[in-house]
Amino acid sequence: MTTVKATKREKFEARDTAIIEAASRVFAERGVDGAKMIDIAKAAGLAEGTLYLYHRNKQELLNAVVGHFWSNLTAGAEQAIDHSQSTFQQLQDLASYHLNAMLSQFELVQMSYRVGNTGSVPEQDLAQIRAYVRIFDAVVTRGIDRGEIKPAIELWQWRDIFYGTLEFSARTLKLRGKHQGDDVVNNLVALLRNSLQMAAPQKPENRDATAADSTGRHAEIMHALHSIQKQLEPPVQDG
Amino acid sequence: MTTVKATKREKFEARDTAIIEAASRVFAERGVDGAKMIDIAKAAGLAEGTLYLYHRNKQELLNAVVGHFWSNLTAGAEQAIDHSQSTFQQLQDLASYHLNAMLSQFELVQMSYRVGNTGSVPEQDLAQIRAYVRIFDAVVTRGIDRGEIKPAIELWQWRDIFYGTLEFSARTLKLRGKHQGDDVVNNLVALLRNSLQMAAPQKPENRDATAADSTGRHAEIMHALHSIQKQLEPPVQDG
DNA sequence: CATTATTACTGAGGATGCCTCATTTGTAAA
DNA sequence: TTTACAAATGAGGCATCCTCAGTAATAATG
Repeated sequence: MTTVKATKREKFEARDTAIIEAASRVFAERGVDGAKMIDIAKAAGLAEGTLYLYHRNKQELLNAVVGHFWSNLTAGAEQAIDHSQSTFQQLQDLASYHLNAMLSQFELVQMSYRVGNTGSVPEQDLAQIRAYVRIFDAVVTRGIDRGEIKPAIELWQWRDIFYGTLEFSARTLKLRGKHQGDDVVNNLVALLRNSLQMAAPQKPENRDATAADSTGRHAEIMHALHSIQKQLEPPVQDG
Repeated sequence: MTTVKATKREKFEARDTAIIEAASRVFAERGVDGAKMIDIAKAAGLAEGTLYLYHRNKQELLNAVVGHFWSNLTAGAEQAIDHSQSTFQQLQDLASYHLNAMLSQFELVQMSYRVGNTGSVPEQDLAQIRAYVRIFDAVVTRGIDRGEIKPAIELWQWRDIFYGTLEFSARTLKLRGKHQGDDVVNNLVALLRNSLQMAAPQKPENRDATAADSTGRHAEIMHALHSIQKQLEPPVQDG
């Protein structure tokens, strides 16, 4: 009986995935408004009414499509970065991955701007996007712990610079018919390096030296402060 | 007769403006999908059918609303910056103006993502947005001419960093219920300054000095190059 | 295997909202 | 006043979302 129920649940989720993937295709092809529910149903090999057993209405189906997209993106991003690399190399890889994803799945990205249109609470719709940007947070936080990065300004501001720049750049590249943006990635990382890279001490063991130097002292204090602040981090934001 | 025609045209345009402003309010209040054409008509004091004498359909009405918004924004931005100030002060003022506008008219900004949905040619719909971002271009270009800014990487990349960061920051601030973002503006301008500010020569008259210094020489060459490139500038991009 | 209970699916039809167009109203010229 | 023309109206056509009574498929039970 339990196995039967498990199989049923599996079947249900498999169908749901099929629906979401069909919907993704139709939405991307015809646009959200141009996509008819009956088209999506046909694409998934179902009757129109069946869709409504899986998603209350068109908006919620769209939300599911977008959530699925960001969820996949998160999985890819986690694979794209190698923790053993330097922090800035990780940022470079993440930026490159993100920009390429934005470019190759531009239609899906645009749909993201239509989740939670109704002013209602789209909390769980944003959850996937939050999980995604948290990867950036993790890289930077690790970089601070390692002493490779100055904890200068607040994390969310770096996040907005990072993803804001990449998304606008993706739009520009798309508009100009380019499918590659290495320049953008390199420039962005150089920019971050200019303002974020820890100046002198790459390793923490020389903190017992004659650290009377004011800027070094300041960095140390900020670093220690950060370690404390980490424990009461505020919630994350969307992309 | 000509005066009569002029009056008619005026009346027509006044009505059109009234329609667009009514539509702006209703769209902002209920969302694009939630706004019914009959609501907009009532808000403008007209019958539903009359709307269609001014705008072919709902999508084009939305396009007009968004165009009107960016057009107003452009007028405000031009007043917000003072050409006699330093380039970075102008950028600071522009950033501050832009962020505040994004925050106070967030709903309108979100609607911008829905112009030209149908894959057709939204050329004249994007014209207003292009006119707006051109203000940034003008500030930076003037800064290069004045020798205050290094023409390091391409202009459009700075533009995407600038507006991308501000828009994502606006979203974060909105999400957290903050209505003010001086920190964001200051940090962004500091970031730009780090990478854009011309190092040594603030004034051009010492270019006849012993300018054998390699970085200074390079900046000079790039500067001259830019003056030439300006004449065959590529088209601009949206926001 | 036959019967019943439960769950999954279907598609015709209701409801809603965009848009058209025959008609009415307003305005300027003759 | 009459005529010509432009502007505005709103009932109704039409497309699409969504519901729900009915049907099929599957599992539980005798």
